[in-house]
Amino acid sequence: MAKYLKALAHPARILIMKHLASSNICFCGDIVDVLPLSQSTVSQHLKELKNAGLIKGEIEGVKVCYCIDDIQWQIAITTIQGFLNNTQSIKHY
Amino acid sequence: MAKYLKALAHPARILIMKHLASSNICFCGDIVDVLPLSQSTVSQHLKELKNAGLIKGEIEGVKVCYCIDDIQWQIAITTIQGFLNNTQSIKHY
DNA sequence: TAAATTCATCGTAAAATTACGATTAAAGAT
DNA sequence: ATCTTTAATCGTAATTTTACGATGAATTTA
Repeated sequence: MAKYLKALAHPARILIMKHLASSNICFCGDIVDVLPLSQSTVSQHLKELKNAGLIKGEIEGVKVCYCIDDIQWQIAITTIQGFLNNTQSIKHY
Repeated sequence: MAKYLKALAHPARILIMKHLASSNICFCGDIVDVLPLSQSTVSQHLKELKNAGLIKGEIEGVKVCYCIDDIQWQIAITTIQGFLNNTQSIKHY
């Protein structure tokens, strides 16, 4: 729970997740181009998302293709939504 | 967005939100009793949640009664859920 | 084989986070 | 008026986070 939220609690990492969700092409370099951060910093953020289990990277020649780990991400979404639903005053049945 | 997630990205603060959501009595001291942290540390976490706008505290005599800021919390929930829905591969219509 | 490309890792610095005890301020009780 | 209770704030230490440039490893290209 906190692990997932922590992984998402940074603007750069939110943008990475959005970018991976919206684009099929997901090479590391593409993400670097999108973010106003250095290559090494982006690589660090990708590593944190990977450590949280939210994304996975696959080596493809000289490049690395990143994508959302759909199964894990679905678990994270369910976990977070469960928390949100349990704490909101307006109950949706 | 990141502001909300950051505020929630700590086990203690998640517990505080859960506790505030489930109990009507919400004095600061009660929260201190529930968490395995010192009074000053809990006070700091409460401050962060308040800075993020998620909770509000009202002085009641010598005690302070905390509760979730329902309007702000609903906005946060909607924002987070919007993000989650937009990034999940399984779309729910 | 040599050069270039891509990206992870290393080393490091600055800033933020987390935690605690001590102190302080405000209100209530004696 | 003094003491007690409650909770915020202060000061501080340890850790973590964030960011960068430099370096290194792996693969592709020339």
